[in-house]
Amino acid sequence: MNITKIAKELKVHPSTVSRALSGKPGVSDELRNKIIQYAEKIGYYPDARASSLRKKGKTGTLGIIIPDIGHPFFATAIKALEDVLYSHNYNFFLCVSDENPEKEIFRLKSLISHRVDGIIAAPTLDDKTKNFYSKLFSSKKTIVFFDRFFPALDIPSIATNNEQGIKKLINHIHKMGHKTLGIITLSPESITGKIRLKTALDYAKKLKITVQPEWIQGFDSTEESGYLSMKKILRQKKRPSVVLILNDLTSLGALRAISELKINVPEEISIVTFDDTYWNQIFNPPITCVKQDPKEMGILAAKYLINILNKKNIPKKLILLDTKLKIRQSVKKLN
Amino acid sequence: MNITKIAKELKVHPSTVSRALSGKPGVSDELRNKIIQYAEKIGYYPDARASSLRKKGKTGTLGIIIPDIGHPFFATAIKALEDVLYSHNYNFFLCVSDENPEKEIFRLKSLISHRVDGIIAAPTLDDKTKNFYSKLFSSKKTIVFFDRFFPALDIPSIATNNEQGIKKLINHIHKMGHKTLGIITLSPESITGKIRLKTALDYAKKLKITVQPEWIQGFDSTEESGYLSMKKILRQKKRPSVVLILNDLTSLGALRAISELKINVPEEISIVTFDDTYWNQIFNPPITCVKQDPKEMGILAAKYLINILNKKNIPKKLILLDTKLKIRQSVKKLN
DNA sequence: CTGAAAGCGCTAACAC
DNA sequence: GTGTTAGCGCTTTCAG
Repeated sequence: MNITKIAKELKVHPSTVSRALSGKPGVSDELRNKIIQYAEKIGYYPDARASSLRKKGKTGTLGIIIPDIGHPFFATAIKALEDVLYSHNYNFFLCVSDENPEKEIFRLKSLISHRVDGIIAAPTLDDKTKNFYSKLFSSKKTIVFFDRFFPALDIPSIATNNEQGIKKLINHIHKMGHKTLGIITLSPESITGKIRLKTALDYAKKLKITVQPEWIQGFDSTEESGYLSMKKILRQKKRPSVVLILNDLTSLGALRAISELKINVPEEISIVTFDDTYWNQIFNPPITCVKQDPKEMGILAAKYLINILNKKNIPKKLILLDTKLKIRQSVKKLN
Repeated sequence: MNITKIAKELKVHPSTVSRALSGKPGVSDELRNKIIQYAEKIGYYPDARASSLRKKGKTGTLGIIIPDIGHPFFATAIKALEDVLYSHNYNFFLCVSDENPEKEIFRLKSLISHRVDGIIAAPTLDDKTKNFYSKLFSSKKTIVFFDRFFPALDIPSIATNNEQGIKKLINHIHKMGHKTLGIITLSPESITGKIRLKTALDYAKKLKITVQPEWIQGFDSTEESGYLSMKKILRQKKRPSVVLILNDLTSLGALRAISELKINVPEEISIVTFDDTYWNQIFNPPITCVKQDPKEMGILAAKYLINILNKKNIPKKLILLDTKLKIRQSVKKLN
């Protein structure tokens, strides 16, 4: 079904049907209603492709790129994004990169093909993706990064202040008297993980907290890595007094290891985590952590993009979100 | 940028550019390479709207509708869906309904406008949405339901065998000697919740397990409802010996209430849940439950849709997935 | 207020 | 192997 057939059926001209259905002036109320009712009856909805093609305007679609929707952090961010985008009447393609640069670039190309009005991405940080985003940005594509970004590119970005979060945690364990620290890291490719690890090491050193090399464990950002890494740390003869876990999924695995080995927290070992997800509050004892705000991040990213598309003036290119320290009962007081 | 401008630039005809870029025969290798390289250089990707419009073919896009991406069940299903869709080179619009029929229908209309090749939906079960899906299906739109479906409509569907899951749980607590049962329900609008509740009540009656009305609590499907409902049940003078919680988010809330009140599971009260998410294994004690398989559901739904689109013959319209009983340590042996 | 005509970017059929 | 032409479904002039 299309506008021409409807026009024939109703013995009017296609342009009249177009005007009637798109709410443009220049049609009598009577005729307009007749057309609208007919379209409704036969379940006709105008072809958005043809319409946007002809109007040379926006498609009303966006692309969102994330590494993993199974990750609670991104699921929460998407939920918030969707909410804002719906209220502004945007549809979006969801693209999952799996942190795979080829897949991400492939998806980006197809988003461009579909002529999305803009792209919101938690990019895979790699030279190939960097070059591709850089090219897109130079050719005037509207892009907003969230969670991660390329410091070398001058593209609008919203991320968590990771350094600040780590420092809050280290300060806390320092105050509680801890002098030895273990760390469960993320994937070696994760920039977020690198920043968190580097900050932790530097700041621990500054506060004279010892981090022995064998206390640093972790091979990627999964539950499994958290589980195995925590076991490795717990099995050592000389353990650190507290373990810092760098994100939520790895902490889930680490907590599973602790449950399984029936280790008493915080008596036998203290735990702090980056991220505050579901399970931190129902673990026994509740886990002390710093909380990121994926919801706020999603809302800001969506609004940021919409503002750019509406040519509102944008104050700054990089927004860093504060973290919140949640003191619960997983850190023992040692002094 | 478009095909005509490229043609002018390279002093060839637009149709030649089209052929070269779309891999169609009828262009010399030399010219083809020149065109491809030029397109690559200027970052040109053909307009998918115009292309699909002209070809009168498929758009290569799908629509996916879910009630809530923040729900681990749906996040996992989407992850699996995406995986299959990517391997078949589909892009998809993600639509969140919030269980709101108006929002869902609004989104469906816009999916139709964008001429998606098919729709995979966990629909909001309401008369309005039912009528709308029914109309879409009659007008030959390709639809696959997952997680929920309209029994009255003959649309392909994949769901969990909820009755079977509940019976497995009730059988288990019956074997363990329990004679009194509390239930934390879902939103009264949720068909899934209704089926689970009804099955539980019927089957408990059959096995002579008492369910007193004040032991049935819950006002919606959220964490908050689980939290408050569990508190209500625990506060009663005469408590049931075991509480059945009907999904994962409500169980998270219920477990939080138990942690907060420092109730000992299973000594003071036994717990079983429908759904096995993240936290069930790290709670102390680990929670006995039946596990749905959202991953399998997502994979099947995607393959089902793709088969229909490719006109493969489809064996049956309704697929019910088995649940798995996970016996852990949250149910006390009473006999 | 309604109709006619042109064209968005692309591709398929047909020419040469 | 390349060019020409027509038209996908829509909207936007411009005419009447």
